[in-house]
Amino acid sequence: MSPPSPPTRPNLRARWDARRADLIATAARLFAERGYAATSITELTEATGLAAGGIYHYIEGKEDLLIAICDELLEPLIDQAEEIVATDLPPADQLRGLLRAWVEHVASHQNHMVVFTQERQTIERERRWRRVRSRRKAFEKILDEVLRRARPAGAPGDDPQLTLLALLGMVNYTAVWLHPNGRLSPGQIADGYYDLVLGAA
Amino acid sequence: MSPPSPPTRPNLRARWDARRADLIATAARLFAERGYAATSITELTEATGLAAGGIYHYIEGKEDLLIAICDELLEPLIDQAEEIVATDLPPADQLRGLLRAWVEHVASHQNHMVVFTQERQTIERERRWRRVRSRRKAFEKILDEVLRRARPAGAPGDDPQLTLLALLGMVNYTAVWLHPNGRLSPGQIADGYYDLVLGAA
DNA sequence: TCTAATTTCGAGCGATCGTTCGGTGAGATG
DNA sequence: CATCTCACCGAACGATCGCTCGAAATTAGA
Repeated sequence: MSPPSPPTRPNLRARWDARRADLIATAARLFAERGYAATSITELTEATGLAAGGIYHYIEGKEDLLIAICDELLEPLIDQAEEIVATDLPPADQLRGLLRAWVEHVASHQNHMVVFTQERQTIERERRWRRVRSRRKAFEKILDEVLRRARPAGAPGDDPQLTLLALLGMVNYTAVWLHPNGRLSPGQIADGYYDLVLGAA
Repeated sequence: MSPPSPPTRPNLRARWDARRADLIATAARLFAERGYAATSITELTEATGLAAGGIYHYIEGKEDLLIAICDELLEPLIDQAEEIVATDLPPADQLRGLLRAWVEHVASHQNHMVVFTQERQTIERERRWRRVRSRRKAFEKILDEVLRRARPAGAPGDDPQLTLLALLGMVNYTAVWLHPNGRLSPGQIADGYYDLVLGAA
């Protein structure tokens, strides 16, 4: 499942890494447009200029692409989230910062995000996806804790768990409708969500 | 794309309709679990007990199943929504009623809903999906209008368009995490969403 | 019971899938 | 120049895909 035979010489290794990253980015775009299962290797050859054999110079199988897309999405997001919660900002400011970083990450990894939500059944079902699942869970845990600390404790009728799920739904869905040069910037969208979940209308 | 040769005699027609509905329900379950493109006709034969040829007695092609799932999801939902907005209830009550009906519909058509959101790229791309797209749009229009009427006009920093998108995101996502006998009933979930979008914390 | 309509079967079709592998040429190393 | 690594090609493989079709089984109505 891991990349086959990266070259040993260091400057060739750098070029190899870059080309693999290009391949993954192209795959993310095609998977987002057509779906993972509905995108054939042949379509990938057309979009990359590589022949079939050339693609398998960088991956061991089609599924590698999906795993790499998830990793590229989740790892930097979790890193950012951990940085934010490690500050000594007041919880509400942490939540605002986390939301902004998150929505901006969705905007800068829009294809990745569409694929990640679209292929949830693939990720959810099988053994070899355990790591991806646990990384997603890690992010949701951070979000959950920040959210609980930031919200006024015990407001009547208020349900932190439901609010978390609502927040996950609205931010994930953002990748579906967001236009790169739309009316609202990612930061403004994040602030809009912040207002919704903190009930400050 | 429409069903081939429904029988002419009326009581046979009823049985034919029922079996077709069973087939569609099974397809919805499998598609929700594995994805549309990743589910084979062979898997459908195993789940239904019908042989390959038998399945094609009720549909013209695999895509018929997906179309039927979308129709079964959207048509009764739009009907309910139109009924609610035709009442002379105050806008806020219309919104609450619409949210409850919607979330309850998501709960009673969970597989349909998962498939509908999961296969968005399929629905979005090609010509023959125009009707489904326009029906989704019709529902979103109703929701948009109710939402605008129900919310206090011109609240500062408030964005009805973003609120609509946030609402679509959270309700669609509900189908992903909802457990049939979970802590919250569909009605409670709907009321939670209502509180979020009306900013009454 | 006879007949015709209906329902189902399942082998098999052509197409396409993901993947493999022997070969080629470029470029660096000695 | 000889040698080796690396990047890539593209024909071909077995598997599986959605789907067809002639025949058999079942059923309804006369």
